[in-house]
Amino acid sequence: MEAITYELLHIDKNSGARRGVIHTPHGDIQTPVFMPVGTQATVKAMTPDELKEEIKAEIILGNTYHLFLRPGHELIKDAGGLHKFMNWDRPILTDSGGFQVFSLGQAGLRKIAEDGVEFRSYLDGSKNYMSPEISIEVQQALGSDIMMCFDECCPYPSTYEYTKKSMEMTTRWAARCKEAWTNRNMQGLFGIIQGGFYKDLREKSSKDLIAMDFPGYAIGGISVGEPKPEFLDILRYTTPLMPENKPRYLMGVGSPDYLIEAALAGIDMCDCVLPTRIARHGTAMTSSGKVVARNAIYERDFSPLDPECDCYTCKNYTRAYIRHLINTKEILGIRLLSIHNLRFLTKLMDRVRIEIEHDNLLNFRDEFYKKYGYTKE
RNA sequence: GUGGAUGUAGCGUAGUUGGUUAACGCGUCAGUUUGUGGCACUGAAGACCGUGGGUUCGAGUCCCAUCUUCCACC
Repeated sequence: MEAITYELLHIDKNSGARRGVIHTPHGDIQTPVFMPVGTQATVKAMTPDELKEEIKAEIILGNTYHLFLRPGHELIKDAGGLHKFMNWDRPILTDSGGFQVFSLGQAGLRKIAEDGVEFRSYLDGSKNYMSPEISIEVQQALGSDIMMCFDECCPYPSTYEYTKKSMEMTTRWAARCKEAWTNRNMQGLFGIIQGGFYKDLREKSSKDLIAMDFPGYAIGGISVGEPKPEFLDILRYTTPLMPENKPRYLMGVGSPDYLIEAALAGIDMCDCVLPTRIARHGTAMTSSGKVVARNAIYERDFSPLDPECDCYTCKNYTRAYIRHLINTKEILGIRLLSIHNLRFLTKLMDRVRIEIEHDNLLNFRDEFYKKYGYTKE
């Protein structure tokens, strides 16, 4: 019995959007879904109760790289697993550390070889090693519901040659991850399609990974700084290559327009640090567009952040107060904006699911863009 | 009263032996942020250098006077 299964409920007749459910050992996830990121065994500034009751998050992320370095996967295993350690009883997806290989590479802190990656710890500069086998060992110790294959995420732009070699190695690493995966009935493992911005490489990556028969598939290596048209091009090309009977996960996407476009293309899951990061930097996403809460125009604005929002922040506080908290660097300001931004996205996805059921997601996208202030594509 | 220090952006400071557009931190204003290495980052506005006079080709910098504030001693 597989730990992770996908149930397709409905396909939007006017787009490729899918309405479905992912079944996991820690409960069901209604899709398409937005997954808040909790890198270090916490969604920054949020309690699990807030994630459940206010934000209504159905699944969150944890990160192999960070938890491996601190506090260590053995410790978390001894604590009874990541769910118990952090007091979260709903599904968890763990990233493999692949993205950290990418971001550490930007800083020149790692060395990639066929066997694995040598990298320097951001904590103390010490040498560490990560490989497909170690990544899976760590993720199994953490006990996430969904594990990700250890991959290499190419920077944008990268040459065809580099991207091809990298993608082929990611495929070989995927086979090794699958080999190292010993508890199929307890945890799922997703393959990550790479290939950068080259369609033939995307096609090859998809084909080879699908042949390995993972319980789900992700698109990696986009949303890494490229212009939106290129993002959409690869998203729309790659998603239809993915199996219909398994979850499709687009990694690292979290702005409202990208989430809607992902759903339209047939994506089921997205994650992103954006809502929590911009919250900490004083910015909110609202139904009428981005609000930089620290801006002077809100100094005496005693209206809610987003009048259409049902979150704790919008029901109880004004823009003027939130601006004050952010400008005085009070912790509560970060908390209130984090609650709002996360709720804004989970509510957006509630709406996306309803629009899919009514075959109306394309129209909704157009309305949303107009109201949010996005120009199309 | 005497002696000594002090005065440079809203605040706190740096400014070599006198030499281009007076620097920095905080604050203010704005922009960025997309599988969180870390720190958020980037930019902008804002100063007749206490005041008046003098020396000099040239003064925040040297000289004189004056005012402010502070310290010490009578």
